[in-house]
Amino acid sequence: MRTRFAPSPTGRLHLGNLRTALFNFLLARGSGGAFLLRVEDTDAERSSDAAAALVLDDLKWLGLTWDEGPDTGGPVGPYAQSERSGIYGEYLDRLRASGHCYPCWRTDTELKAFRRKCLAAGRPPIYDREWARLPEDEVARRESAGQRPVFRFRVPDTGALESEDCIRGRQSFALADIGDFVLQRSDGTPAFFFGNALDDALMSVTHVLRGEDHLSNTPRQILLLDALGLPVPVYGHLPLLLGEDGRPMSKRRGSAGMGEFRAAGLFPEAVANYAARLGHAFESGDLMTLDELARHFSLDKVGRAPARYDPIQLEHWQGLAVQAASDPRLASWAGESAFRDVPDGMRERFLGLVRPNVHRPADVAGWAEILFGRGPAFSAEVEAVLADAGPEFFRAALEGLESGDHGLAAITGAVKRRLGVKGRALFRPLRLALTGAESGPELAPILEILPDETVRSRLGRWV
RNA sequence: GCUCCCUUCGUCUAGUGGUAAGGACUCCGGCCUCUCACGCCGGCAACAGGGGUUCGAAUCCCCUAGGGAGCGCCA
Repeated sequence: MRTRFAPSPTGRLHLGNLRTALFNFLLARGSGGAFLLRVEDTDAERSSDAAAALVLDDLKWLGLTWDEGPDTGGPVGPYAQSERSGIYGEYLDRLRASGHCYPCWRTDTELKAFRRKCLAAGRPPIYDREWARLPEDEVARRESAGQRPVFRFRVPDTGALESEDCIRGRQSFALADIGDFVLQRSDGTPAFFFGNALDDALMSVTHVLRGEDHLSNTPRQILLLDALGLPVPVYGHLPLLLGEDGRPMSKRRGSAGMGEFRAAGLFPEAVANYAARLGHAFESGDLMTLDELARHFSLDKVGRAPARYDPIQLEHWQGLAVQAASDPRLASWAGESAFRDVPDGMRERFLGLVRPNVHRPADVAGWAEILFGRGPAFSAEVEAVLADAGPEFFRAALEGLESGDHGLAAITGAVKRRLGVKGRALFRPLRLALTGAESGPELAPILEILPDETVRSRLGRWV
C-alpha cells in the first residue's frame, strides 16, 4: 500500500489538510506501506519555496514523516511537480496522438462570458467544444503563429463511469455532465487533474484519501488514466471539515491552522489525536502515539458526515498531552524564560506542582511569576474577599506559620482555633492571599516550595 | 441551474432489521478534602420531517427540508 500527501505550497497547513495528510499517513503506516510527499507547485503565481518549507516543517513537527519526498528523494522522483515538466509533456503528446486531447484557443474572457451565459440560461457550464474539431491546417497555422492554446481532454459524451470509493462505496457519474477539462495551461504547465492523477499513477500510489471536494473530480481522473493505460489508484473521499460556526472553513481567516496551533503551544500529539478523531472513530479515548493511531486506523471506521472544528475538544487532548509529557519535554515546552523566577534546584518540583494546572507554556510562566516572581496580582473582588476575611484571620495564620513546621496544617490549625472557620471560608482566603487566584495547584506543596519569607509577607499584607 | 454528497445528544461519534440507542468533550452533582484545580464516580442530553417495506426499523426504499461540494488556464 502506497499513499501520499500532495500539498500545493500556497500557504500554511490548516486543520483540513493536516487531517488529510494524517489519514493518508495512518493508512500507510498501519498497513506497513509507504507514505510519500509530493509538492504540487505548478502554479507559480501562488506557490513559493518559503511556503513549501513551512509545510514540510509542519508535517515534521506533527511527526508525519515520509518515506519518499522532495527532500529525501526516492525511486519515482522528482517529488516536486515543478521539476517534472518533461514528464507531463511526454504524456500530453501521447494523449494528443491517440486523439484524447485537443488544443483550444478560447480565451479567458470568452470562457467567462460563456459560463455566465450557460448559468443564465439554466444550463450547466459545460465546455461546448468550440475548438474541438478545428481543421488540421488551422491548428497548424495558429501554432506556427505562436498562439499558445490550452489542451483539453475529450470526454465521451454518453455513458456513465462507475467507480468504487473506499469510504463511500460505489459511485456513478454520467459522462454527459462532465465537460472537456484542461490538461495543460497555455503557459505549458499541467493543470491539477492532469499532474495530480498522472503523478499518482507514475508514483505507484495505490490509495488516495482526499477531501470530499474532489469527489466529482474523480471520474475525470479515472478517464484520463484509462486513456493512458495507467493504473488507477483507489480513491476515498473524506468528509469536509467545517468551522466552529458550522460554515465551511474559510481559507484565509479562522484560527484552525498550524501557525496558530504551534504558536499557542499545542503539543503535536494533541493536534494529531484531535484531528484523527474528526471523521474517524477510535475505540479508545486515550491519548495515542502515531503508531498506536495507525494500528487502530481503519477505512471502514471513517465517517461520511462533515465534522465541525471544536476548540474545546482540541483543548481536551492538549490537557492529556500535558499530563503525559515527560518532565524534560514539559520543561522545554514551557521554555527557558518561563523559569526565570524559579530558584535553582526547584524546577522539577515546581513543574510537578503546576502540571495539572497548565495547558499552555504561558500558564507555566504565569505560575512561576505568581509563586516566585512579581507575586500575585489582586483584583478588586479578591481584595474584597481578603478584607472580608479580616486581619484577625491573617494574624492567626502568621502565628500558625511560626509555631509549627511552617506547613499548611500549622496555619489552618491556628486559624481554625482562633476564628472557628473551616472549609471554603478557611482555604479560600489563604489561597487568594498566597496566589491571588481562585484556583490553582495544591496549597500544601505551594507552602513547601515557597520560602518562609515570602509566605510571611503575603499573609502579613492583610493583617 | 445541473450533477453528486451528507443529516444520531450542544460538539466529536458508536450503531449496518430486534439495544434500556453506547462512548468522549462541554455542563451539572458527588467523592478525594476542612478549599479550587487535577483525578475518580454519577447525571442531563440525540435517531431532521413525512410516507412506505417488515412481525419488528436509527438501520432498507421513496419524498420533503436543511447543509455541502463540483461544474475554472485553483488545487
